[in-house]
Amino acid sequence: MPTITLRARELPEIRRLPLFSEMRPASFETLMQGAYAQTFPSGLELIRQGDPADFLHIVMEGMVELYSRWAERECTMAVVLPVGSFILAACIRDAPHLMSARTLERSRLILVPAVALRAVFRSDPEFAVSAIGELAGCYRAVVRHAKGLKLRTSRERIASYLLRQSHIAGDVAGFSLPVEKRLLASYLGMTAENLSRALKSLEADGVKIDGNRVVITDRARLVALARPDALIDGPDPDGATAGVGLPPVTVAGLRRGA
Amino acid sequence: MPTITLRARELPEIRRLPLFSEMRPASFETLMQGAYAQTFPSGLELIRQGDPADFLHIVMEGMVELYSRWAERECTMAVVLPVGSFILAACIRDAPHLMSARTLERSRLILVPAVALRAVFRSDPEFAVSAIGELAGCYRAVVRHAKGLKLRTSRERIASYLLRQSHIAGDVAGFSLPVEKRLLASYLGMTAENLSRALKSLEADGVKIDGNRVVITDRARLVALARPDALIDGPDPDGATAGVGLPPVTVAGLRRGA
DNA sequence: CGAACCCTTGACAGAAATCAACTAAGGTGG
DNA sequence: CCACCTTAGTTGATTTCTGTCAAGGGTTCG
Repeated sequence: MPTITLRARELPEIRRLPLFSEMRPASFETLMQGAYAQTFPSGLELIRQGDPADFLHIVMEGMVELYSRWAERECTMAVVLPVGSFILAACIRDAPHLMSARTLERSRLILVPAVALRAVFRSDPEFAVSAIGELAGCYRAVVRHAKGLKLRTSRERIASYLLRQSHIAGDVAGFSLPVEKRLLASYLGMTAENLSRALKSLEADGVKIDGNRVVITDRARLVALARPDALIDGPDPDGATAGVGLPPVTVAGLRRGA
Repeated sequence: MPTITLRARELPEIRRLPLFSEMRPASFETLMQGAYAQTFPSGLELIRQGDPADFLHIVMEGMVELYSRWAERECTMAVVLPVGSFILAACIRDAPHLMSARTLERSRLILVPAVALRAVFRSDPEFAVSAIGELAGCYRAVVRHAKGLKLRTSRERIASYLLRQSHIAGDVAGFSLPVEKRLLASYLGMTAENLSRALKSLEADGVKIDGNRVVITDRARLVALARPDALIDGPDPDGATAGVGLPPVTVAGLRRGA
């Protein structure tokens, strides 16, 4: 059963998002009064590319994939995890969505009307500033992604991704892939077969994969291959659509959307 | 000799940029008082990736390439033509540049201090709104670029690019490439050799290339190959860094940065 | 006039997509 | 509970694409 009303305990969580944390209480009220929440089953198409942008989406639980389609081909652009927002840019521009969105699992979303959004950032300068910051972060995230695609080979992209996931998990050697491999392959710009083979070949470069489990056996070797770079891989999580399967991180006691 | 003062006739031109056209006169004054202009020779590195963002750059004359470097590899991310601005996102975030910038020819730029920028969009909501819109446009432009890289083959990207250039030039059959081929190759995500061969092979698909000159001999055939898509190729020029070599266009009497 | 540099072409090696088959796991319905 | 079906993942064989290296022609610029 879809829940239409926001839960009381969800409001503070939303409020803590960088996008909303600095705005005036009254503005926040306005936004949230027009908003509603809903739980969607897995695999549901939330947004179809080309459609007009009516609502800013906030992921409270679950996982949402942003993807694009062209000429019977499809690719994953990003994955949004709790608590993160998406399609801010289309809402602001009042333009058609460039990407589609679908739930990867049962997900609870909050939908904020785009008209309210546009009204509020005219009346609340602090919110406007936050929106700019958020958007700038999203922009930088996509630039990083494009840089990775153009400057790195497949194996280098995989190695970088694994190192980054390891870092996010707390610089541990072992962790689990947060998404299906086929999705990861698409995000990294290659076919599933290619990823499968590349992962196996990477065992010679310091990482062992067993199903979903990843163990970095020789970090120095993997780093030598990936050559991680702050201007491509982070470190700052630049906005909500920064990557695939970045789980919520606790930085200095502050819970950040991935 | 570099000119430090802004020319009187340049101010209205800047003012007409979408980023500045809606702001309060006083705010515009403030920004422009802190700004200065300078003419740079060709091939000069204006910005090095990783450096802090101190100035918003506006191209008044000439041509500026945004590019990235990693592991002795380099790629073109965009080309900015008059009148367009760049690195707004880094200025706003007060973050290190993700891209470098260099002049492709003798260019006249106007530099607006980032601190002034950040101050003004706190005090002038209309400017904040414009900045959000501009940034949203830049974001969408990079998303389009990434989509092209991930969804299209090299030949499809080239064909799309040629069709888009033709459209910008007024849907003419013949036009000239606005940039060097090696740069175009890098922008489109391939080597110069690859582009050279692909261009030749495209003669079977309705386009003839002779040096810098391009003639579309069979548009229907080229369209069939490129399958242009509004959600990748435009039509709206989403921000200043929308592509490579998009010349200033006159749309409904309004001069737009490419 | 020489020195870069751009562009092209050829030959080759490496990388990646494609097609196909097979396994394993998960979910559905009888 | 089991048979069945779907789907993710892997692997192999093959083809296509792409990058790399090398060389040569043409142009520009100092």
